[in-house]
Amino acid sequence: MGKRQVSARDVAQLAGVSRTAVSRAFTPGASVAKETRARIEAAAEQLGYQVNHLARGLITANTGLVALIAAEVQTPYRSALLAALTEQLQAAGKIGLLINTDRSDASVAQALKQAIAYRTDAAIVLSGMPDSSLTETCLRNGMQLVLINRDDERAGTLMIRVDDIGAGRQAFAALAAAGCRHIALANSAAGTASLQDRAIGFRQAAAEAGQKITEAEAGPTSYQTGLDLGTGLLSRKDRPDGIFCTTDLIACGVMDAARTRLRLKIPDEVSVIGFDDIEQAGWESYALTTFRQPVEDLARTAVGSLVDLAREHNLQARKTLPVQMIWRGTIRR
Amino acid sequence: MGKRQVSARDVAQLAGVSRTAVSRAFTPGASVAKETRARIEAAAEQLGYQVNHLARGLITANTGLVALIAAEVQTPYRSALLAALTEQLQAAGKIGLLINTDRSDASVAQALKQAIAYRTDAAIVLSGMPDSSLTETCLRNGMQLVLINRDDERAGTLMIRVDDIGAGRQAFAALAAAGCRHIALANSAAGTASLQDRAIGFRQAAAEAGQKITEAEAGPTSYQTGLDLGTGLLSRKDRPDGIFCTTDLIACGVMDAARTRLRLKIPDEVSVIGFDDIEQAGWESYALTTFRQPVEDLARTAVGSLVDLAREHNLQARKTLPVQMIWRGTIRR
DNA sequence: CGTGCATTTGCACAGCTGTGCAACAGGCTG
DNA sequence: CAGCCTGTTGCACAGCTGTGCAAATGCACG
Repeated sequence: MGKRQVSARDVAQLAGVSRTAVSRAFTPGASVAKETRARIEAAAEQLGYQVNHLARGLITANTGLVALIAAEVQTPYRSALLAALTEQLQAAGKIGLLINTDRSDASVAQALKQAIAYRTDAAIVLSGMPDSSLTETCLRNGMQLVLINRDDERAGTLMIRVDDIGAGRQAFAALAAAGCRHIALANSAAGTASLQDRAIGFRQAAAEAGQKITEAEAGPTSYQTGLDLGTGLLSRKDRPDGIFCTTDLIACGVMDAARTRLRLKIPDEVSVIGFDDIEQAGWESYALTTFRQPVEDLARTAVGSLVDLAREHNLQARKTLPVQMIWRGTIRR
Repeated sequence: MGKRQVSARDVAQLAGVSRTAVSRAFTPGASVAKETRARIEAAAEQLGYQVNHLARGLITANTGLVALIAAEVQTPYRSALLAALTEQLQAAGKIGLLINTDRSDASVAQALKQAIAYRTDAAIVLSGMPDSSLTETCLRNGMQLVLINRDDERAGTLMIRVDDIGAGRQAFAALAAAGCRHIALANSAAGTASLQDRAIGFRQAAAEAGQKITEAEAGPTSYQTGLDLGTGLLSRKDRPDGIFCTTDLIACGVMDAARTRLRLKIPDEVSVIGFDDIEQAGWESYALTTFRQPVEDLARTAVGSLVDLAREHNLQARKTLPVQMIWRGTIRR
């Protein structure tokens, strides 16, 4: 902004009223006469005036800004969640500051400091884990914090999770019910709590059924990891006939390893289950059976908690949303 | 932000200096004694102080904010571009305000007004087309405007395009060189300038070669549109044996229609070319031959123009970036 | 020691907005 | 007509920061 903006003072001059009248005309609930209001609105329209939210944010209890802290924003699940979050924020009269991080906790800390610098009303953390002292600084200064699918809870924050353990259990049960005899887990080595819980649930169900499973773990949550894991698992002598992949990207990679590299038929020779229900899971080349991340509910819950006046700020809260199994063509029924 | 923030005044008190010394310690190029600086930094660290960028933005020529105005943020190409843009912005010390629009010009106008309200240094428009009076208001007030792959130019803005016409021409040439005799164009009805230019280039090359082409146009730029168009085109008596799809999503849909619905072999019976080089184009189930949107160059050019001090603000500028053809397995060579 | 120059420091003001409060105007009722 | 109540209005102040400028300080040199 290289030049001086149109300000309320200019509008006041053109409309022949005080600067305070202009302010009141743009402040919900403030008192201003109808005729005065009309003159002010006409002047503002003519000059292209918009209230300066920076200045307003200096005075009032909120800036309208919400930091969205995320890594890998271009992956299908993450971008769908960001789309849903920004829609919900805008519907609530807020606007998202997108801070792209590299997954490290230090990167998240830097992002939170930026949020503080802009006095954002809240921060929604989709990647990484801020340390306690920093979250305490945020809370002490009135910023609301929402953590989506993060490792640990932090006092005063809302943590939203999905039922990863339940999904892992269901995945095992579905593969067992489909008659799979050699069941495997293909997981990323990223080690996030969500991935771990999916694996935990899967292992629990297998142990309860008295069945041994094969586990393979490597790389990030990507398609390439799935190619590698799928090639490795399906080249074994004791080749699995049922595989739960902890993300859809991994599952698509496993499927491509099975079909294009090893000429296996899905689900005839090997069943595959994924997790996320990204758009590509529904494409006919994959028709992947998976669990749907409740993206819309995650966004609604996160943003809803920010505008819910009844919420007690210093109260730690946790919400776990259910996931829904989406049956398609990669598993026998 | 419900409570009073730590401010420079608190830091000054703890460090035993004036508030102005604190300000200077955080202003690049300002003069402050080494020992004073150390005391200020220690106090700031202890109190968790971050400069208030809102207040700073009220005083200085810039807020550090850049509006990113986009629709369909969850699609592969758009999300990749947003990821690249946010990275470049952060490297340049700026931060993106993500405004999710619905593609309509009215929605973009509303987004730009929000950008004005936050006195953003710039706006990068990825979807929709703002009207002239509004862009003039922005420019008059010092905001920089960058339009990426938009329809029309606007005085004082930078327009960045890619060589869509060249790509369309190359697509036809590649299909002709592959021996395709019945060549078709599968396009979205969205009608954006980029889509139109790809079609224009394709038609030009066909006309020059004296070859008639078949055109099918429908729906948004989605996978489902590709399924529908592919099913329609490939069910005809005069079935095409080479199809240029104006986006990769359409191409993936056309490929799935060909293989899973009509049992055609690619590229033996029908060649397919897409546009964008989304991640899924490289997946082994598709191995799509396509043109790569230079996402990193788009982002670098856009953000570079914002920080390029030599650029003349009132000068209309246009940059066209080349696209690179990516050969994979959907066309014979 | 005095002078000149560079560095440092704090005061006062400005940027733009919202708000508390006093003064005023208008309408209604006793 | 006077008093009361409601709505309207503008003043003065505050929020937090950067900056111009004058005063103070420190250092080097003759």
